Amino acid sequence: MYNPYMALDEQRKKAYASLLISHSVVTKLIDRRLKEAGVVGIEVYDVLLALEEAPEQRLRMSDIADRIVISRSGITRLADRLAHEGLLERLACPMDRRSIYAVLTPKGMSERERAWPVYRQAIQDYFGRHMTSEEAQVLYQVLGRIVTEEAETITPATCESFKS
Amino acid sequence: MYNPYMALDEQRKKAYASLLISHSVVTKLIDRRLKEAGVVGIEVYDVLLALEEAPEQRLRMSDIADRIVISRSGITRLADRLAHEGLLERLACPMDRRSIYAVLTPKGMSERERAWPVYRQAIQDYFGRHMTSEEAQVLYQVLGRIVTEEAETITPATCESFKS
DNA sequence: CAAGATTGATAGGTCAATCTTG
DNA sequence: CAAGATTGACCTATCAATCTTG
Repeated sequence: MYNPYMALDEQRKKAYASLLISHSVVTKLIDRRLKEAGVVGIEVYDVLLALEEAPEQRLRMSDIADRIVISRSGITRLADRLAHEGLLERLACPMDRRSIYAVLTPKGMSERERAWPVYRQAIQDYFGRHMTSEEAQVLYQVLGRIVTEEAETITPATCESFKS
Repeated sequence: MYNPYMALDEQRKKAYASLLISHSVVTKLIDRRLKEAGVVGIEVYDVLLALEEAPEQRLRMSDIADRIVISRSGITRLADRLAHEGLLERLACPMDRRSIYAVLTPKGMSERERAWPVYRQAIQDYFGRHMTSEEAQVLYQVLGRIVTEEAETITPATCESFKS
């Protein structure tokens, strides 16, 4: 039974509090391990993966921003850094000359591949191992539902990107 | 069935991805509404609440840092701002003169109380309404378990603070 | 020396304004 | 004018170094 119009109850309040703090703890621990292993961090990984999965390994700046839930200026500066590190390249879009494509480079792809075993193990150690398969299923259903139903309030594309 | 030593499977990977993105979306939406209503943001709210719930409405700087999962220098600068806004006051600790107490002011308490109705409604609208009571229960159990079992890896006190 | 708090340098993010193109 | 990207001004968090106290 959902409670769309009811007041927030104690159970949902505790669920919300646990979302905030568990996110903080888990991402800090995972980022620490990625750093120790000398591979890219969570945020960069997400960008590289999004590009790798996209057709022709390229996405418009705005589409990346929607995916990782960052501002337009934020993705400009993040792309600056990644381009400077040789992980992606900017490419003019011939269809709409206002848009700029970010294209994954071979180095970008190999860096993502190098990071994945470390990242996968960290997700398992700090997150996955604490839950049953059924619990994982519930988390994905509920939190995924929130994204698909609320993300369009921020930007229409966020919902789309989550599905991939 | 937990999978402590197994490799990360697809289900848990999707659960993790949904944690990252739902946290981003939900906190951005809630913070936007708090800002529009002219009340304190999520981070500040958490500090004020922690102080209000503490004995004599005071906590040492480090204890606040552990609670909200922020660095030591971070809490120093956050406390600077809150003190400047009159929401808390610094007070020397007579027992251990290395420590500094942050004490909640009457204005700090009233600002938290003024923010709560807005915050509560936002949590319900962007988070609570999307789940059943049973799902909320599972979220709290799983994510809370992660915090109590992993937080001590960061700092012993984080686990403690989560229970309140 | 270790713990608690602070500070300087730095990294990374947002908002508002601007430029270019549709 | 609206959309995409960028830039400048600004805000906030972290790390390393420092200071004080146990």
